[in-house]
Amino acid sequence: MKTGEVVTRTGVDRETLRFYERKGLIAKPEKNNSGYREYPQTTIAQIEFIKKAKKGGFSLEEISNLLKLKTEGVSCRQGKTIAQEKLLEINSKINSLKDMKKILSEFIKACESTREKTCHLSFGDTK
Amino acid sequence: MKTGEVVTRTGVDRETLRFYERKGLIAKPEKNNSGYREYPQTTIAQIEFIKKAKKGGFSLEEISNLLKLKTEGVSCRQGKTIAQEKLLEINSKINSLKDMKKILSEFIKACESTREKTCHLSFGDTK
DNA sequence: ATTGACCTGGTAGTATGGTACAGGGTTTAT
DNA sequence: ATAAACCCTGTACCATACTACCAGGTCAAT
Repeated sequence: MKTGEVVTRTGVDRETLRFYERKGLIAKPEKNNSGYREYPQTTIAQIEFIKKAKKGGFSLEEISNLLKLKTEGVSCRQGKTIAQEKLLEINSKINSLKDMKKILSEFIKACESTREKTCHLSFGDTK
Repeated sequence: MKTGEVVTRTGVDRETLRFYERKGLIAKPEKNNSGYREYPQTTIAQIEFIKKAKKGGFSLEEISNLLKLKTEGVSCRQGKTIAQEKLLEINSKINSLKDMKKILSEFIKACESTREKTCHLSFGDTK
């Protein structure tokens, strides 16, 4: 797979791909005779993982540490610890997002039931 | 409430608070006779909202737009649209995080069941 | 009355995560 | 054989989100 195909299949910009490579998020791919990158199939899944993690608010450094569990392999004990810590963080992020959902849903409900022209967001700050 | 109290109650740095004020994320508070900021109680809830949204990966600009639903009030129709769009994004983020959970949980399981010393993260890239 | 903790505005610097060339080589279709 | 489309390296630039001073004013306790 050449760069162009990775770009169209993932939606990630060519320059960003190079940037991720420099940062070590994706392994340096083989180069063909003319110096063109030849990505393995696995790269796509890896980039999709990066996209998911970024969407959830993880930094590239955090993502890089997780990806090392894949590409480098780690002692089971150490890897488990890293993964378990990250699971806790993920759960905490999900909870934050659920709180936001609640606040926005209540705002929408208020919008629908009022006879006023304007609505106001509130988040329990009346307590 | 003076700056110091807001800092200890929210864990947000004094300089960051000033930064948020400049950016319009929190309203400019009243100043007392000596020029000290006097924050209203509502500020705490507002900052907690900012923290939640940041944790979920929203940018300060996105957060600012949501906070305007509170402080400025918006026409119901417009406000509802903004909130509904954000709800979709939140759900999408939650899904991404759930995908990550699955990948990490499987990694941990693999770690526990193998007899090898090292484990490898995988995310369906074998298909 | 002075020390230390707290507050002010202004401005400069930093880290992160890209994004945009310049200046060139390669491949493919006409 | 030449244009269009693709790829390369290197470097410079950019926005976002802080973070760190500086030079000073205020307040509370000893």
